Amino acid sequence: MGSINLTLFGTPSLLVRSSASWKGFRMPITLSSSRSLLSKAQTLDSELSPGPERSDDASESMVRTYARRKKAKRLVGDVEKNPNGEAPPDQKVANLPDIEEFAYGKVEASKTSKLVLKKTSNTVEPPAHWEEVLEGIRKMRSSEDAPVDSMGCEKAGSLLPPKERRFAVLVSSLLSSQTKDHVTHGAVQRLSEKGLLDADAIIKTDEASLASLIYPVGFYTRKSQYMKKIANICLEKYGGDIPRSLDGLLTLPGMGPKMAHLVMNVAWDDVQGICVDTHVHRISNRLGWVSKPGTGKKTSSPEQTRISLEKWLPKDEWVPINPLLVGFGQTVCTPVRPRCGVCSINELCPSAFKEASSPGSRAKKSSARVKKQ
DNA sequence: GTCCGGTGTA
DNA sequence: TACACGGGAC
Repeated sequence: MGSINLTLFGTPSLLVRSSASWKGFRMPITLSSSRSLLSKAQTLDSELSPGPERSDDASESMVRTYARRKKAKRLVGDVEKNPNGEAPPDQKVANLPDIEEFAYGKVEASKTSKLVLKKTSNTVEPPAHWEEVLEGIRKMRSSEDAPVDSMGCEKAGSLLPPKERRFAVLVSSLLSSQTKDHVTHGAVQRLSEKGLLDADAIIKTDEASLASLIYPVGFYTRKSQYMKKIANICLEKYGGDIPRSLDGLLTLPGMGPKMAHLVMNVAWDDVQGICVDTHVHRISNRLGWVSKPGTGKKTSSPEQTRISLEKWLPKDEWVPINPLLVGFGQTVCTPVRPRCGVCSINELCPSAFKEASSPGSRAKKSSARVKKQ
């Protein structure tokens, strides 16, 4: 059986039973060093994979296109014709609506088959003290042990050949949404043992079997359907590999912006944008790092947050920001009852003690009341 | 906005 | 009981 070294998502403690290779892998991942590791990956990426849409200066101004699934299937001929899922040439997308306008509902849904991100970064002044805040979070994270500490993003099938590894990453990303890390890990393990991290094998398996294998990941019925559709598309259009571009990934059912960026980062080592999940979205807003243009109000979707964040956050932080804030969100800056009392940057946080804090420290609660008044 | 969904946690 | 789970489709 495939004793494939599948390391994804799991908390370290849950994965301890997996072999020394896991330990060896995990060690460099914990917090303080995750940053340098990720930076290395990015540097390596720049050197090794000079794709047509690299994030260097030359391509900075390059127009990026987004194909929205569903309409994309019907309208995005360019993506479908191109085996690598490359974006169409600039001139073809020059007149398309800006993705930012789309994110704020300024573009009719009927016109969003493709979207253009005209400007990516450094168009806005960074918020005050952001570096100090980030450093503070790093320090807190190095003493906590968050579930995310295993990876930051999933890393599946690290011992597999590249193409198989990419497919494994894609599948585990799909399964991971709205699902606890260790649950995802178990499901991927079962798939792996059956050789079902492969497009060819998946299309030969019925949905019910897939569903029972991935159970109890969130929305397992839908995901089993998505898996079959994705496997079909990957076989037909990408030779069993996964799409190479954001566009192509977004064409796949079950692949939204969050997972598409994650897969681009992890499977292709290609940072196209910030991977914004619920934690990054929530914390960025609490910190006052993002806002709707003009209004200064909180962003109302992860996509808005991504756009807002990409306008000022330096690119070398685009990858590490995710594992950093996710772990912080799992341990300190939790969705409900955030532990502002133990947060070392609460004096820099405009939202500190503004929500009911965790019943761990009375002092904080009283602080909360004081601040509210 | 609502739905998908079993599971852990407060 | 309620709510979150490193979302996405409709």
